[in-house]
Formats: sequence, structure tokens, C-alpha cells
Amino acid sequence: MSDLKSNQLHIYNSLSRKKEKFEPIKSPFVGMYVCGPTVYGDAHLGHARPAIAFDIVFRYLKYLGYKVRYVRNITDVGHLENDADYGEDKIAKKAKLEQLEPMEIAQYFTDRYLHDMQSLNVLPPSIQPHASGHIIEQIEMAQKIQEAGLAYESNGSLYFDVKKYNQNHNYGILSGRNLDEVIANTRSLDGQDEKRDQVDFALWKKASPEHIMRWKSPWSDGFPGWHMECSAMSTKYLGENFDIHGGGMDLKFPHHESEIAQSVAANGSSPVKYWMHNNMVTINGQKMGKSLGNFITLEQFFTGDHPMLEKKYDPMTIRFFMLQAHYRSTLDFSNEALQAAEKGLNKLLNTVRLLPSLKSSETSDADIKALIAGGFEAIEDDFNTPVLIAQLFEATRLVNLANDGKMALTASDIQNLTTFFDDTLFTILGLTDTFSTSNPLENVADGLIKLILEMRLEARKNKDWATSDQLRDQLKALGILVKDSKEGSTWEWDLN
RNA sequence: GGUCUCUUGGCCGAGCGGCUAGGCACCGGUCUGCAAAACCGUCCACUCCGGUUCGAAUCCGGAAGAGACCUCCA
Repeated sequence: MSDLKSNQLHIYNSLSRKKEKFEPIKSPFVGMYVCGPTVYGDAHLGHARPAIAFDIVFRYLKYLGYKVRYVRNITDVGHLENDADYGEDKIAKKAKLEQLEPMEIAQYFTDRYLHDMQSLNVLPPSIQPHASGHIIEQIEMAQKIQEAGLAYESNGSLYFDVKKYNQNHNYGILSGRNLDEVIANTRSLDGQDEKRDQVDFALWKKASPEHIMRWKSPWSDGFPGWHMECSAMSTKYLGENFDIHGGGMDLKFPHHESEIAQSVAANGSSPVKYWMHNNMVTINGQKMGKSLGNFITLEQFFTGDHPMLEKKYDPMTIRFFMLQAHYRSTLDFSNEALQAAEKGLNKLLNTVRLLPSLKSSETSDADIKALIAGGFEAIEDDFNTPVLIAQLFEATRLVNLANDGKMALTASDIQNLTTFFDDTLFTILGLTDTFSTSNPLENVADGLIKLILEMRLEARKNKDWATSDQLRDQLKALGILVKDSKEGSTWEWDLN
């Protein structure tokens, strides 16, 4: 029946804190949920991390032949802000500031987010549900929790009774926390006296009079609590038990911990088989984050318009940069590292362009099959993309040696390498050769520049170095880098 | 303060008991009218102090430094 490729995929499960063999609950189907963005600002480098990390998971599972339903939410409601004006959610706050409808802002930033993701060649999820479109489901789930006796109403708000839940279950199973310690260390916040205990969290929150985002519910006119949307929407689209739930490490507690508690309370079972968490992007060793104000938006990377950026970076450079580190390690941003990634990716793409014209030999000096196997072993070992990439660089070295006549590769070696690059670099890692993307203007530019290069070649044949160098220098000034080799001259963009 | 994690060469970053990770930079070479580009090659490590072991970057203990979470956060 199924066309699954045989595989030994192992995933690090945050819940068990070890690598486990991946076995879907109902093969060949796989359900995956990933926490998406809160759309009240532009996406920054940190947002690209989970998007790309789980894009790899999505791509690889599909490559293996699984039928994957990938759900990534858009948070456009809720998320209390913890300052003087508590009770007002982030989107409402920004809306008032700029005199716009809350949904107008959410729509604006949603569009921009999706555009950035497309630039990064992140595949669109199967379903992209909005929290605001699932208020009913969230109310229903909160009601189930209330009926189960694990929530209480207080002044129009509904709270999850963590201590009571903890009597028969383990609140802390994911984050490794001990409830008593959490209680001892939870800061007391203003305006939370409606809660029986500091650790309790809102399932539904009554809206204050000035709060503009509000919906009717059995408890009050208000809005759902922070963690409800993911529980409600994952249950709706993936069922009470599904395979993978992903998100940033910073969401482990309390967000994901509370999601587990909500599902157990409402449905009676832990919702997720494999919990996956990506690590943070750091800048000068510190987490890049909205609240720290040390973030660089993706658009700024693409345009180079930020004081910390030495130049602009292609989205594929950003993507490759991310994939050169394992998703569970922190990744430190620097111009130097980004430029290293840019050159490295170009090197790999050059090899791909070289492969079709590579001459084959009768014998082989290299064990290509072992090289390829090494690459796949890496990706199956909890998506170790940096090691996979190292194998691609090794392949690149061999191809270049063969191209220089210093290494013999058989026709079958070359075919296997071509398939390897195709499957891994493009299909699984999702990189693209931006220089070969067909864009009408780009094609015209290419034609014009080649024309000029022909004129230059003519000048060089006549040893008219003055004209030759003048053409090269003037192209350079226009951001066009001329690259001479014995086969002839080629060019590439060298903007900035 | 509590819980947890990390510390690898000039920079980024794998590895997690023995086997060159890899990329970028540097340096050397090939190519070239020159230069650039491209390619090949070399060099540079495992925070510190103890311990376990035939053998430790990798395991154990201690020290120092850094970070994450505990509050919305990818």
C-alpha cells in the first residue's frame, strides 16, 4: 500500500529527553503542529529558526513518503501583556496606538510574515488556522476542562486549577519542573488576585471596558487565555493524539506545559508523541528577542538596512546559515558567519552546475555510496543538517577534483551525486539556486551583460587591455562581477 | 534566588570514550595579460583543576565564565 522509503529516523523528544525512533501513531499519516507567530510586528531572524527547522521536518517526512498534515497557527488574539495596562492584549494595544482596527494590523503583519517565509522558501503548512477564527472551539475546550472540575470561575474569568490537576497528573512533565518549586519562585504580579494560586493560568479572560478585542462566552465578554488556541486548534485538525508538536525552547514553559495540562484535563490523554524544540538565535551571545529590542527583521537582512549589517543578505544565505547549525543548538549571528555561509552555499551551487558536464571514467577513485549514506544517516539522526552539509562539501571537493582531471568518477557515481544533491540540497534542505530563477528582467540583464562580455572578449583577443579593463571596471561599478576562466567569462551580481 | 543548558582553532559550527568533521578567514599553489573569481593544499582546537580508563574534547567531581526559563516571547 504505502510507498514509504525505509528509514531509521530518530527524533530527540523533549518529553523523554532522549532520541527516539520515529514511528507515527497511524502510519503513513503524520500530524504535526508548530507554534506560529504573534502577528503584531515584523518577523525577525528568530522567527526564521522554527519556520526553517520544522520546514526541514515537514520536507523530510514527505520525502520519506509520509502523508503529513502540518498545522502552523497565526496568533492574532490573546497574549496578555504584563505591564501597567495588564488585561489588554498586544494586538489591541498596538491598534489603539496607531488608530487602526486590530484585525487590520493582524492582517498586515500576517501578509508580511508569509511573504518573508516564501522568500526563505519555507513551504506553506497544510493548514494555517487563526486563533480569532477558533474562539468557539476554545470556549468548548475550556468548558470541558471546567466540567472535569479542573477550572474555576472568578470574576468573569476562567482559570485552570494547576494544584488540583497536579494531584493526579504531573504539571512539569515537559519542562522538568517541580510544582512546589514553581510556586515558591513565581513572582507575584499585580491584578492577579482573582486567581487562587499564582501558577494558575487563564483559560478565558474577562475583557476590561477599554479592551476592544472581545467575544461572548458563558463566563463574560472577553478573550481566550494564552494557551488555549494551540490546544483547541491542534485537537480540531490533528485529533486528541498526534505525532509532532514543535516550537521554540522558550515556549516549553509555561506554554507547552500548559497545553499538555489542558489536553489531559479536557480529553483525558497527553496530546503529543514527540515534542520538538528549536534553540534560540543569539546576537552577541544574547537571545534575539522582541522584548530585548536586539532583533533584526528578516526584511532588514534582505535589504541590508540595519546599522549592524555590513551588507544585504539573500534569503537563501539566511536559510543556509541556519542549516549549518543543528536546530537544538544556539546559533550566533554575525556578519562574518553570514558571509561565510553565503560563500559556502555558492560553492555547493557551483558544483551542481558543474555536474551535468562532468566527464566520467571507467573506474572510480571514491566511495560515493558511502558518502551519500553518510549524508542520509546525518539527517536521520535528529535532522543533523550541519553534518549532511559537510558531506555535500566533501562531494563538492570530489567533483572539483574530477573536473580538474585529478580524480576518476564513473558515470554511475556522477548520476548518484546528481540525485544526492537534488534530493538533499534542494528537496530536503529546501535551498534554491537564486541565480537560475527565471525572472524576465534578470534574463534581459543576462543577455545584455553577455553581449558586453563578448565585446570585451573581442578586445582581449586584440590585446586591447585598456578597453577590456574599462568594460570590466564599469560593469563592476554597476554591481556586476566579471569572472574570467579558461572556458570564458561569466558574471554574477555583486551589489552593495 | 530556583531549575536547566552551554564553554571546541581568528570567526561560525559538528562530534559526545580510540578514527581528518565541515564552512569562512589566513597562508601556499594552480589558472591568468593583470586583477578578481574559481579550484587544490597546509596551518590553527577542544575554559581551568582533579579523577576514572590502556586511551577523554567526549565519562565523573570541583572551579570560573556565559546563556535560557521562572512574565508576552521563535
